[in-house]
Amino acid sequence: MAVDQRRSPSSSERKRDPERTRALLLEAAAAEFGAKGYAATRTTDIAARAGVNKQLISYYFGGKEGLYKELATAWHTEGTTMASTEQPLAEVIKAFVMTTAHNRDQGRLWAWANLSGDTPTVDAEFLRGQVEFFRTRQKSGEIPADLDPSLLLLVLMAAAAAPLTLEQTARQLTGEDPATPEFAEKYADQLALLVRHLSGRS
Amino acid sequence: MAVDQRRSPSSSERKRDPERTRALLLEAAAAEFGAKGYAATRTTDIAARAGVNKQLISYYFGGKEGLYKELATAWHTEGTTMASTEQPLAEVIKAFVMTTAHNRDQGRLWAWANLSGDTPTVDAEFLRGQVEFFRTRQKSGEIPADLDPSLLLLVLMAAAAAPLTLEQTARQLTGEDPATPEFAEKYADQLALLVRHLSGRS
DNA sequence: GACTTAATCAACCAAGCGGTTGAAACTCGG
DNA sequence: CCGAGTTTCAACCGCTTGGTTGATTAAGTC
Repeated sequence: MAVDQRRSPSSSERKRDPERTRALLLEAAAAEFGAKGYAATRTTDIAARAGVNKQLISYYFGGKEGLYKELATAWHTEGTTMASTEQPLAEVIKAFVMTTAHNRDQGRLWAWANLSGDTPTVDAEFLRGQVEFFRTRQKSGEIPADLDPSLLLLVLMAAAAAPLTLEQTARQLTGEDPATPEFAEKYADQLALLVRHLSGRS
Repeated sequence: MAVDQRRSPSSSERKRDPERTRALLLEAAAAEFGAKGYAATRTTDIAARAGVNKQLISYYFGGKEGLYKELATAWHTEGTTMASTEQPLAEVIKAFVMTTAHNRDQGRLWAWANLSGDTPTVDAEFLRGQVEFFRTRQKSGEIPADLDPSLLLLVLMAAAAAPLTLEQTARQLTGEDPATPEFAEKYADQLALLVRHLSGRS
């Protein structure tokens, strides 16, 4: 998996560059799939956005579906950073919201996948870990004892992703654009505040 | 809107029946669109599920898109029942969750529409009313003063719809099937509990 | 019971789709 | 600087799609 460090001629300005092409396609595909969902996305659009010939999708990923799967399973690695057990829960949630706010494409992809129910969407191991994490918090009194940790986690994930999954409704509701960093910041703060309210008064 | 009560021969077993055909198509379309989303849905599948010729989609709704729009805008009327200002907030939320749990097709349709961002998804008037409703609750102390009513509403809507929008993740998280009535019941209770925790101790 | 109108259907069609093909263009070891 | 192998591309292809067409059948009218 190490970066194929061959003696590339000034690495940046070559005509042929598999690594770069792959990366361009993946990036473009994330944007397109994220925006329209799998079914509505046209391979032509992906190629155009990547500035690359459409055939290369087949060449590198074995077709549209292969490209999609590569992206759908890539989500796992990202999120794992969330499990930092040190900070207070409110901060963790806030960080989580900000993460989804940055990788919007990935996040939307995850939302599409969840709806269409084709892929596992998230690594099961990761989720198990997070639930365990919540259970610990609960024991230490940071989370009310009468809430089911896994359901609470579900609620918080849904809430964190709301500016993505319910973008339309969010816009109607607030009158602002849920895609801006300012909105993300404000929203993250509010969610943190809400979580703090859960753990008895702040 | 009254049921066109013409002297129909035993109303149920006739060969030609526009009203019934329309209704069959709408129902089938809601199921198909809800399950796969607009782009992935085939008009053939809708017709087949309705037990009707595919051409009738064009005949009655002017095509696939017309059928979709008819459904996408129909969501408004349903939800309006939520605004009953009498019961405690926790109960209102619970009722809302149960509503989405029943009309799963409609709910999923709403989720798809939100993601793809093509339709307004919900009547703006309705949303405004709900926010106002929350603001009132806040004044009466039922909701912490430092939470923005519209954002809190967004959070709760996202949470309520989580078993639909994050069905996949919900399944991984709990090990149960989020589509069952039992799950809905349990989940609704948990959300109500959570809301109660927000309004100071229960 | 003939006639008009509305409802339904099977067959057909053009457009758009993802994928394949075969050759050109680049890279690089020798 | 040459030849083998990799990477890229334009053109093409078969299939699926949503929609249309024109005929057929049921319902309502007088």
